[in-house]
Amino acid sequence: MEKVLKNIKNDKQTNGLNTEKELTVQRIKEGIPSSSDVEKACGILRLLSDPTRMKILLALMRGEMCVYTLAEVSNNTVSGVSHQLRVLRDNKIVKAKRFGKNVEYSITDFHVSQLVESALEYLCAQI
Amino acid sequence: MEKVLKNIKNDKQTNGLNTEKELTVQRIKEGIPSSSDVEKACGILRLLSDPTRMKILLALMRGEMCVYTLAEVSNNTVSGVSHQLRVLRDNKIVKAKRFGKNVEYSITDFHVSQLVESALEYLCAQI
DNA sequence: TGAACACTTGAACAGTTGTTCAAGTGTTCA
DNA sequence: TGAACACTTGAACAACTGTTCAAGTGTTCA
Repeated sequence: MEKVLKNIKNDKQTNGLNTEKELTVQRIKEGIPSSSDVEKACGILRLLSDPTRMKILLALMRGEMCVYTLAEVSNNTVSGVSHQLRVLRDNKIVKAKRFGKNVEYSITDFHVSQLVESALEYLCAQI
Repeated sequence: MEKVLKNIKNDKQTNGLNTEKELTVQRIKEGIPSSSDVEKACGILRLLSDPTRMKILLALMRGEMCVYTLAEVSNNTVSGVSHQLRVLRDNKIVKAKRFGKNVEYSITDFHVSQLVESALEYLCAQI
């Protein structure tokens, strides 16, 4: 990320179309991730930005559990939780495993757990 | 966060209403942050989950800049960027300072920068 | 087999969001 | 003063999101 910023050219471009301002914009653009990377990152953040999903993940960070328990813990209906679990499952953040009548959910993506921790640390810093 | 989980009572409750299952739910509930804290954390994540806002922040992490530049860098209209800057300003994530005709924006909340970094680290780990 | 349990799914709905456009404010400078 | 620049704002819009309800599937066990 920093690397790109180091390659700033100090000599002016000969191309008449490039003003000083346009060059600055060009440099900053090169320093930030591509649109598609930004969109991917934002997609993950959006997944975590729903309180129901966040509570599900916080619960699952304490061990695998079934839908009924997740519904109780997150103060939601079983149906509502099931819908959100599908979103998390589709995005490979949690996985499901059937044990008889029950379906036990668990976290598959531990980077996401880290991100959740970061978000909560942020919150604590805010008092 | 872990502390609460350590206080698990192994003896059964005398209160007839509390089943084993209800106690488990109770324990997990105590281990996760309150609803209002979860909502605050989610609020911050939601702010970061929009690509326009994310690009604005990524640009501002490289130094303060004006609305025109932010619009160019994030491939957006000046109006669109201005709307999103207001959201970020209202949430005290960025601040504005007028210099003559221009308004220079800068980051005020560096915890958010950290969170942005975490999100991008996550992305890199995903390849 | 069928009743009970533990989910999942689809449709419908209300609420929220980001974007666009047009009109507005504030500042500079000739 | 007024033209030009650099934003800001409000209204309108389509698109998306989370929740609810009702109906469905899969599993166990009497």
